[in-house]
Amino acid sequence: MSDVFKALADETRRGILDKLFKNNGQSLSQLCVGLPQSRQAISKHLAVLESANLVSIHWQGREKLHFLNPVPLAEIVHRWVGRFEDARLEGLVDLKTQSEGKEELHRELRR
Amino acid sequence: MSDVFKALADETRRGILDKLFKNNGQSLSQLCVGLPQSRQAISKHLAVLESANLVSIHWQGREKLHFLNPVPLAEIVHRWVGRFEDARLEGLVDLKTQSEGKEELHRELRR
DNA sequence: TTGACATGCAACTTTATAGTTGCATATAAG
DNA sequence: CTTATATGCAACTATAAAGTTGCATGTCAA
Repeated sequence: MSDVFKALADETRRGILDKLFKNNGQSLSQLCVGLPQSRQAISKHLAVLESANLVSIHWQGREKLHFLNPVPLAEIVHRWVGRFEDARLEGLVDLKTQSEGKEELHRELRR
Repeated sequence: MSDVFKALADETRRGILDKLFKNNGQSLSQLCVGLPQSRQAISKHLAVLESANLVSIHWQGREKLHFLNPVPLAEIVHRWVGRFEDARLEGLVDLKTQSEGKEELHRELRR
């Protein structure tokens, strides 16, 4: 769980996931194309994604192929988004605070 | 977006959100109760949550009250989980890879 | 108005993360 | 068999993040 958020916290790793969304099952070298970092850096990022279980691998000869895994994301949704939904339904969450009018709303909440 | 993932990547910050789920609108000192870190550390974490727009604040006299904000989470879901759902529907995602039998499945995928 | 409480600001240390470079190993292809 | 390709491992540097300590400021309450 914690690993998933940490994995998604990095822009390069999100970019790698983007690449796999467009074209699943790419090798390490393929994923390196167009990225400014070294192969080793990308390899480390893939290891992070792997240990967060967001990506699974399969060796095909000398090539390491990478595949997306949707399960951890679904778990996050259940744990976090579900809770926010619950909070919203229970009126715990301060919905209007996004726009202006914070003062007014909170004054209201304190009554 | 990136800020939201980074904000959620830290266990202490997720703990703070937990506290607010249970009891919304707590002050800094209230949120510090039971946590091992110093007040200043918690204050920094709250600043991170704030700049990720996951928490909004309201000053009441000398107290700074903190409120949950569900919007950024919803955005993440639309951007990321929705994409995983799409990928799954398009058959791009390797669903069975969680359990054993990776070899077999991937061999199949390559056909 | 004085003392306690709630918070902020700034400098600093510690630890984690991202990235690099160099070398080693294994597989594929000529 | 030799060369090019694909990757791994290990050591190292640089930067960012987490956490601490000390002091300053503003607010409430006796």
